[in-house]
Amino acid sequence: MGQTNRIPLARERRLEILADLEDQGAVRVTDLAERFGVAEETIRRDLDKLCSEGRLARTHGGALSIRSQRIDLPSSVRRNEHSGEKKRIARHALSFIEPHDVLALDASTTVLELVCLLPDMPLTVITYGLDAARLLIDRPQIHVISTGGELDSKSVCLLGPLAEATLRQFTIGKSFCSCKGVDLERGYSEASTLQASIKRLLMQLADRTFMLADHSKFGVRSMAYSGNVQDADVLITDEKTDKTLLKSLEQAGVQISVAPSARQQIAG
Amino acid sequence: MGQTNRIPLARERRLEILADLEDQGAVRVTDLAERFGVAEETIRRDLDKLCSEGRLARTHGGALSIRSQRIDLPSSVRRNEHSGEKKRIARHALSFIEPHDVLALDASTTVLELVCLLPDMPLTVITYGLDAARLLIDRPQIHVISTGGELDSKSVCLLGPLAEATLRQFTIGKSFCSCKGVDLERGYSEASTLQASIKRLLMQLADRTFMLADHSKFGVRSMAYSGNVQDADVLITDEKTDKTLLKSLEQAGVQISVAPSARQQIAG
DNA sequence: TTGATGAATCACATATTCCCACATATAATC
DNA sequence: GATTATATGTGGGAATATGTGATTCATCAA
Repeated sequence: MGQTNRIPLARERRLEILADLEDQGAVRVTDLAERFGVAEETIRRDLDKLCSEGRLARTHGGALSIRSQRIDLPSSVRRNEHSGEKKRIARHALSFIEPHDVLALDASTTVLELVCLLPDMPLTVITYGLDAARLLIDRPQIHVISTGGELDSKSVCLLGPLAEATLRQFTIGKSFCSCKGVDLERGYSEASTLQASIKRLLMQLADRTFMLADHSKFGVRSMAYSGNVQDADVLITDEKTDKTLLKSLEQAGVQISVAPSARQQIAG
Repeated sequence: MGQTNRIPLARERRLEILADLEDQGAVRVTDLAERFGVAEETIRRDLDKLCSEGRLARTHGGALSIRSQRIDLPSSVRRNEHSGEKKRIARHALSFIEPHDVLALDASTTVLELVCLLPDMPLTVITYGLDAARLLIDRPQIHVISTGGELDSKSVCLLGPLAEATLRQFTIGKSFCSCKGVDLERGYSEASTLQASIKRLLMQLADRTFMLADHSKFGVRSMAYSGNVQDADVLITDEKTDKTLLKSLEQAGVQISVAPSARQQIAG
């Protein structure tokens, strides 16, 4: 009846490899050859084919998931404007995170870049973004808590009173968030009142709030305001942001931290 | 099972092929040719025809089900491929859902199959499974609410007091869930106490509970019990489940609903 | 730097599977 | 019964997939 060990089709094997890659982040030629009972050369040909299709990144001895590019997250991260700056800002923000921190993260694409970079270390992460939670599954040392809430399909996150009530239940050490716009006088703004509301809460509840805003956010006023510029303790931005603007913000009491440019980052 | 002595017609054979594909995710030309006692070329023509109808994906040496191709589905759904029963049970369960229902869904793979099949219609869905929520994003008519909770990386869901507290806040019309095991005397069981606890709650809170359990679940006793067999109002299972067992369950007061077999379903 | 080790590459052999044209068989229609 | 239309079987060359072994390359540690 049930033929248990059916020899998989070539295509099936490749799909399995991709699935493995998604689960584990990396695969080795030797392991795969043994697992499927085929020659290593066959696996190499599989990997090369998948690589040429852009579905994985080839390495010596195996392959890596293109997770770093986040291709499996449809809308949110992939077509991400200014992703270079966001990534650099995220990397810079990493340096403010220490073991055993209790973090609250928003659902912005910038913070999602930060999540991708988070190493597996003892942390508690509270978030209302579905993708952030999903991404942290493979980091066993990170204790992840998701708020409840009503699913916002546009930004793939959980909003509303339920989400805010959940957040209030926690003592939050550091919160990392981004925004739609920063204006010296009017403060931070968001695309909807619900978004603004939860972001305001995030800033209120955390001991320290880190606002991640690339240069394109400055001078922008979006629909709903979530707080004054002073409501964030540290504002992390990139080198393209106008220096005089940053001076004014510093005078307003915001600590400014500028992520190094691509060149500096590589050099350092 | 009912093997007629008549040589199957082409149409009938193709339905069988599709049924196989549903069950196993992949078929190979050689196996099918042998099974039906026809030339391989005949099977190839079958597959080509079904492929041109978009009902399967042709590969070298055989064919893959359409679904196993879709990389955008969460791995939990794709990896679940080898269980056609779950899919059929899910399809059957669909018939119990009506517009404007308020549903609570668990995070099992069987229910995830149901989520994949859910049409875009006016519904409220409350769930503690991340993948269920993520999948429903592209159904604008469905109002999705996620519970909060601590991320359980094994089953990709949110558990704990936070999750249960969220559930209690809602009036739930129908709940759909699955289980690790069903035993006539001991009832439904789960792999962990946390899982059992939230499932118990799901059954308590809903006006009607639908338990989705394929034949492999019967007679199984997993670690933690979540309720008596009577705690579910309707038990949906497949044709392979022992009929006398089902009779006993009916006598215990559980309404039984059997999903049609693959051939019946595809033919219809 | 220099081996040592494992991996990648390449060329070649082999085995499957596919494709196509053609022949045959079966069913449906008039 | 004759005539289509549909299904199926057959055979050989083409395409694909896989395995093998020799050689080159990459990486890392001493």
